[in-house]
Amino acid sequence: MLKTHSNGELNKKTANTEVTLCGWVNSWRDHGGVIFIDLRDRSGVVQIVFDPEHNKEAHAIAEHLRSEFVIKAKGTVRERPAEMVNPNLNTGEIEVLIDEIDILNKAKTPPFEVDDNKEVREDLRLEYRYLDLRRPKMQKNLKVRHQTTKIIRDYFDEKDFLEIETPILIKGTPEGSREYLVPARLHHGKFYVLPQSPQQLKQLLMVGGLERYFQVARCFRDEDQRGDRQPEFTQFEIEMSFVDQDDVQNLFSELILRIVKEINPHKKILSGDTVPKMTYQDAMDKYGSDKPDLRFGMEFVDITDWASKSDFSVFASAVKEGGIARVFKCPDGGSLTRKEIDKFTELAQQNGAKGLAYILWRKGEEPASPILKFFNEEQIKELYEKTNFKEGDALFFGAGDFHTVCDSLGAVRVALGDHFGLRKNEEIYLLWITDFPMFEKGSDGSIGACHHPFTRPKAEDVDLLDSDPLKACAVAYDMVMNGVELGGGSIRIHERDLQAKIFDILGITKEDAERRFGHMLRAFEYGAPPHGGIAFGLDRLIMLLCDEPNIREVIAFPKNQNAQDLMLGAPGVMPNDQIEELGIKIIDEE
RNA sequence: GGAGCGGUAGUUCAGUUGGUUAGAACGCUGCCCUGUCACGGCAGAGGUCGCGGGUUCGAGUCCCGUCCGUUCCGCCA
Repeated sequence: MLKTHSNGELNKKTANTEVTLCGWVNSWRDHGGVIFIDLRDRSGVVQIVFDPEHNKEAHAIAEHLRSEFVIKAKGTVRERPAEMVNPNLNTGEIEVLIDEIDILNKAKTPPFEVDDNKEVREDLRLEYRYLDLRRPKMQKNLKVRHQTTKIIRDYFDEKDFLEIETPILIKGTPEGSREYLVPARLHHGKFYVLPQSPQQLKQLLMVGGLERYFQVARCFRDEDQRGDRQPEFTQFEIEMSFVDQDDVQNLFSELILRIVKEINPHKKILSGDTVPKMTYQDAMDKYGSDKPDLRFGMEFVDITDWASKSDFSVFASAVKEGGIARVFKCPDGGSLTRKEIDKFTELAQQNGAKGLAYILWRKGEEPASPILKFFNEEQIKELYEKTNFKEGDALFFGAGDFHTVCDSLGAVRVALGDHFGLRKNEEIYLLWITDFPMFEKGSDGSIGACHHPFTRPKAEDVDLLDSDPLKACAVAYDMVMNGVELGGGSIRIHERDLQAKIFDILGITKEDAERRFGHMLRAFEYGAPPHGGIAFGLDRLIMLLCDEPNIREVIAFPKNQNAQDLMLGAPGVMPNDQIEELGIKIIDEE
């Protein structure tokens, strides 16, 4: 090793020790005589001192140091006098007086300063990611990522799981998200695809008798990017045989609580030491979302009956057409300005609502609203009782078809949570959402799988598969943290005939099912055990643990919104002969 | 595919109603400074105002087009 110590290990106890340090010049302060350098390595920053009266040669070299030069410096740790201690620095009680210095490498002036406190355009950070990664925050995030992954691996090892790698080059099963294709050189015209998830392979491991599988698995989806979505991402996932959903949930409740407590010990877990459960229907009814943020209240109240009896045609007709009406109380909402209400109205409209009805009860005034005139005294009294409406509060209404009301009021609720500072980073609310529907109706009227086509229907709902499949619930579950879906899973189908029936309901013909999923159907014919599993997004979890606004901050080399790696310049043009070898012709270049 | 916001010095930004030589901070270069840690002082360099076209006596500013970045919607079983 070129160095004897890391910067971060130095403290009062190592005073008077001779040390050799290596690192980057974080900043330097030349006082004409003495020169101070803040030397940075992964462990932190330490002040090193060049004193011409102590060592003239070393001082002379230090005069030529610049930002980001890589140096090796040998010297003696010494305690700082009390008045020179820097409380802002972990190593602020000591400094190192240098005898010898080597410049290991010079550095051009970087395109941006390596400093947590300086905002830099993200595409520039990504182009020079190796410089960006020198920032302490990035290093901290990647350390959290490592620690979390280690907890995960240790945990599953304790629980007798085997980590098994599944292949990256697999076969496409066009359904769900768009897949990345890899042309097959040995089979012109054919393609491998990169897995969106190891779903089918891990189920086949269960058929293979492995019983308990886990993997920290890379997954690929060729879809447009978002702050919490990357073309390649990591999920940690398991599959288990001979279990019910409680087994899977308990396993992950314990794991996630362990991770949160270890990585974010200062955060308050509002949901307690067991992760509470809520059905999908309850979550939609009460919060208008299948991933509700329960760090705050504002629970919805159903007023469908009440609205149907009113003279307010917007409400009454919505109910008459088979819709619902919901209201929720926003404590302190009476203080909202007209402009703020307009903002929330716009949000409701973006989510499909025609408008946003409200009643404001400003402090010291009477409740006011454009819609109050449509209701008689008795109706108003009933409403206030139902919602426990008090001076200073606001009520927000939604009426229309179920999903529109859920989406629009749900969005307004979350925005109000933000507005009133109720979504605190320091608080964590974990929650299981259970009993998802098996199927959902697409915009084109077709039936699709809510989770995926291998999800098991609840035993009591199997009859519904024939009569009214859209009413059938699945043994499927998501874990939600602070309004973010961390991951989800299900108990799977292990019977060939039931699986074939689900394909049929999904509109997949026998021939299609054989072509795309024949391997699954066949495997189920040879003694497939009952099994189930779950998969969590690692990047998303780390993002929450690090209080970052997007997952690129917790990925070493992420892609930008156009799925490009700005540092590598990927995707790139390939030489013609290499393309020809694949039997491919480019017909439309960018 | 659609919508919003943005693109001015290396970086982060300001730039009024269209009007003289486009500014600030940080960074960078040189000089001075022996206790700073956001060191300080003096001096200096650094600009195709994303690109193309248009309106105008005159465009960073207005209009059209285009490229890039970013956020959201669609999409993500």
